[in-house]
Amino acid sequence: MKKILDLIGNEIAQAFEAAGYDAALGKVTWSNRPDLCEVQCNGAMAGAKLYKKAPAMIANDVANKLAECKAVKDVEVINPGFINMNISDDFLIDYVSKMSTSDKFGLEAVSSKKMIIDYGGPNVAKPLHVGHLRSAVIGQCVKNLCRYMGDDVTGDIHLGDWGLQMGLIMTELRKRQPDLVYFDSDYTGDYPDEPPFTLSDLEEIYPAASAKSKEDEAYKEEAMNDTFMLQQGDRGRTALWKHIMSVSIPDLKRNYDKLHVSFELWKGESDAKPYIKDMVQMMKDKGFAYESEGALVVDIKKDDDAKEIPPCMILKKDGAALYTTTDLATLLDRMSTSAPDKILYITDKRQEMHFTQVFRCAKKTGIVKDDTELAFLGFGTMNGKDGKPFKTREGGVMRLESLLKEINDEMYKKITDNREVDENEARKTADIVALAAVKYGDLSNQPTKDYVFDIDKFTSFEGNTGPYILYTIVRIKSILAKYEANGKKAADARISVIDSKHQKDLMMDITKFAASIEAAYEDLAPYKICSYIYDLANSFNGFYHECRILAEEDVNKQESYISLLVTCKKILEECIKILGFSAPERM
RNA sequence: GUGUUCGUAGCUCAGCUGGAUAGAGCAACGGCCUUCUAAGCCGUGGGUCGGGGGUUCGAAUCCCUUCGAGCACACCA
Repeated sequence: MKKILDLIGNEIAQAFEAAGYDAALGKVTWSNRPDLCEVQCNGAMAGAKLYKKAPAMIANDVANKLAECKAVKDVEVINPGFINMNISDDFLIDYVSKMSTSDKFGLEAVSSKKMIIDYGGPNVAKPLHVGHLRSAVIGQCVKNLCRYMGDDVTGDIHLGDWGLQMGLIMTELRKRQPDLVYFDSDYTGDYPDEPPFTLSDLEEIYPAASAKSKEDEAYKEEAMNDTFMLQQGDRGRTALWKHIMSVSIPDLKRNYDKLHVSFELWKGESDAKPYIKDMVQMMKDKGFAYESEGALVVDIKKDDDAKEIPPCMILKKDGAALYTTTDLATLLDRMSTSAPDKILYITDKRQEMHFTQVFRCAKKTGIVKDDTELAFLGFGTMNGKDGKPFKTREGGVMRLESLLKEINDEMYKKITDNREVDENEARKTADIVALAAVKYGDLSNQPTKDYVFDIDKFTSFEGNTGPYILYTIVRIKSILAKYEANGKKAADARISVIDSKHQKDLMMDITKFAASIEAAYEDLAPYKICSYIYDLANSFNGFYHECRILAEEDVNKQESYISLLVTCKKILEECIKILGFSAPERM
């Protein structure tokens, strides 16, 4: 289905043409002065120079041709040359009614890219912290959105399972349990099935090791050596590594499940391992890679760079692989196994330089074909109310689990406050609303910007928040349920009349669905979906307060209202589904 | 230092392919529940769009300049 502004625009364009002007001037936008009109066309002013004519004259010529136009009414020319119009009721009724029965509300989902989205990046053996929240939430939403638009998308968690942190854990473990067979290079038997540590051991070991390595140079060297040996395929360390993975991954899955975030691929940096050797050789053979200060690098400068881009480092002087190395090898893996049209990375924006290097190097060395798009969506930091990166009250890194629990409890309190609610249902509802609060709180901000994670704000339920959206949906559900309780079917209701400004406003907002989703898709900007449904929810609530829906005696009017509620509810639900959360039955 | 992102109401943010009176939410103040969930709705106050120049009939939006903040700049990931 064509978008409503395009349909109206076509008519206006024809009028421009009929009046002897360029049809391209007939672009129509939603009015920025809703007190004056519903839609406007500024083409006459743009055409003034072209035709050396007063804009108002052009506007009047066009307006005269619009008398017969079925889409608009109340055409008015205002100085210096605005053409102000209202949408005619029948046209709008017809449009909304078609929308409500169309797949995806008339959205033309025509994209069909084969995509991989990389939006995880947690390190194994480390609990998820708030820093992982953004990539998970934004990534899941972008994935949903791309799929909605027709893309064939695979999400990859891309675990950090191969770097220095693995060596650190092993070093620390050896200090604590020097007798473990994994560290005995003469050992040739099978290794135990049971890991020599539990999840909580791991969660304590890593930070301890990390802290020591920062103070103790020798300790760090040891960890680097363990890392190197693991990467060289040392038997004992590989066995240990498998234990770390088997303990860590189920915990990660559990945490992501709670967030309703999922991945199709659970690959990690280690999966790139088999590609590294040949890749490095290829880079050397083809003359891309050369030695610089002992390390192996590839130049990726371009002439038009505004600043110096450091060369891309492939191997450290000790021969060990780096973040960059595994990312490049991962690209090789992805290209050979699925040959996608686009690979999108969603990470902290501080990594932008790194990805610039990886992308350039991948293109230059032919790892990635020219027509494969490599994209980076960097997000800002989640700050506390003080404007500094989000921390616990004690100043430590906030675990994702703790954060969610805090919000959950707060939400439970609100739900049970001044209300009699069944304990079980209150818990369930708190879960749903809390998740919506967190996700919406994040997604309603532009991803590239830092934002303030304000628990009080998110749990206050007012304004542009997830709970407000959910509340609106719940209200609609409640009305529809009551309507159906009288034996009528809401789905059968048809719209046939418009009898108030609020109703028309709601209808106009409904028609904006496709344009909003498309805009969000093009810019990879979930916040555009948020602001759309916030507007829609506002329109609904305005309408709700003005019209007695269930008490309406005129059947045509009531059916029109009900039909709008059904569509409005479906759109809201569809949008929050893309955002990655859902609505409860009651709140 | 170089690059980059940004500076809009007391606070958190929209608006930026130039258009009419710069918008929301929170906070403040004032109304609205015998009527479909008041976690709601309606209204009031609050701004030299960091400063200064320029382009234009018209600039928060484009260009230059200046001040201020965040972030990144090869052997961590």
